[in-house]
Amino acid sequence: MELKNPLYKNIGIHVIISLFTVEKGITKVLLVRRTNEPYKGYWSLPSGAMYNNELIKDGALRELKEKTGIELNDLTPFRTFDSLDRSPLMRMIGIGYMGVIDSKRVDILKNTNKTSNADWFNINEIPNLAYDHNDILNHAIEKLKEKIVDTDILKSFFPNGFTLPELQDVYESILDITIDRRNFRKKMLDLIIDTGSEVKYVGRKKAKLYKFDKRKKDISIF
Amino acid sequence: MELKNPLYKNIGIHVIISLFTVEKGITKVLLVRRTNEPYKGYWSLPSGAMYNNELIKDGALRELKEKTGIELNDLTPFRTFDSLDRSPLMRMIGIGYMGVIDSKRVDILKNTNKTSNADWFNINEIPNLAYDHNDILNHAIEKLKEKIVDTDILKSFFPNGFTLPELQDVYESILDITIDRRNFRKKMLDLIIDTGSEVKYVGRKKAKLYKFDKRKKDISIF
DNA sequence: TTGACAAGTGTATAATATACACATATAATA
DNA sequence: TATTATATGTGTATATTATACACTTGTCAA
Repeated sequence: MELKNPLYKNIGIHVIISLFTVEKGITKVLLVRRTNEPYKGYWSLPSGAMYNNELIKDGALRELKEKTGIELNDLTPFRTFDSLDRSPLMRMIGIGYMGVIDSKRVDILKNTNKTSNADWFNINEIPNLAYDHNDILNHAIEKLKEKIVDTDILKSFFPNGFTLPELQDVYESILDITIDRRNFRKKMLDLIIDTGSEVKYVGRKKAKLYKFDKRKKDISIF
Repeated sequence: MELKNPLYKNIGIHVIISLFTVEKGITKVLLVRRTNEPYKGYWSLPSGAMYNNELIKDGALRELKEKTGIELNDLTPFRTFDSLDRSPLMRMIGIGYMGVIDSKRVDILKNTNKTSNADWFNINEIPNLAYDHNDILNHAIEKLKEKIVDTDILKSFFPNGFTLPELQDVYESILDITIDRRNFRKKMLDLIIDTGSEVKYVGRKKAKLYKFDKRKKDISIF
């Protein structure tokens, strides 16, 4: 990777996906193990070349499915990575996508597939990744903290609704802060709707199940 | 432009620049007139193909200079435009950049050049532009309103400092609101430094000249 | 039955944002 | 030279929003 400003003839576009989840108060990101050179054996963010005839976002969703087995409806673009030394063979423009899901609601390709092998990693315990993926992930984590305060990116985390303690756990983990329960509820109650049902989350007592109020858009909290 | 999902063999990347200014309380954007087909004679945002061996931002700065004569140090990427029907010949990925400058401090190529011809347009009086540039410009205007509330994008507007009435005019024009003078100053005084000198702006009375406090970063107002 | 634990709730205080009016400096005009 | 017009500059009272803080309730497990 020592190449400096080579005279690239061709250009390629690929997508890199940072998919986050929160489990037991720990924010995690989905990584896949590379089975081919270069960086064979290294973990990396799920990524791959975009086809010329697909939307970039569709390419990201397709690559995520191919590499990890996870099928989503949406991902959020957050930044383009275009330094000249990203790949030695050709000029590679990387489009970074991010998303947040509830890991309990998806199955990942974990030790089931020769060509792919995915797992969730604590964002504070990330190994050396292939290419410039550590850098990309750091940018994604920063962006996640920004995006989390407008509710849209969390919609896919709770497709079936959520309890307030559950939602608070996600906020506290991603933002790495603690929030007073009463104040958190006060803010959130403007943005969510009581579904009328109750579920058990962690404790012995049932918690009310809420969903996001679709009429409220881009309302920032904190 | 009726082509739907053609099987593109090649892919191209180009940059599209939305450069804004404020003159006498009117927010304006820089457009260039096309001298070649397609869309010959139409106005468009300054744009052009990225070279394979340059950073995308450098391509944007280069194209801006070539098409309008304006030489800047920085532009801000705000969105990628990738729909399949953007150009009939090949798959074109457009990277949208934006910036804000003080039009009094630059000269543009106005009726001086056969291949280029630039002018400032009131953002409320934009003609039919070439390609999907009306759509791109609308996204840029929305983004401008978001970006303006963190001070960074305005830095290049006032390289030599500014008076508070001058700064307020820019905010009011871009956000399309009116702001109480005393409250505006109260907020701003946390972010700016008195230079000690005074200049005349509009009125008969001199106004204090300020500059942005470089130590304050990403502080949002409003 | 009772102990442990998480869910649920209200109020007082601090911080921030908003609404609002007059004095001052200067150039143009009478 | 005095007067007028106009833009700059400033403080305070009120409303809104954010923060700090403690006890009760429901349910499972011992």
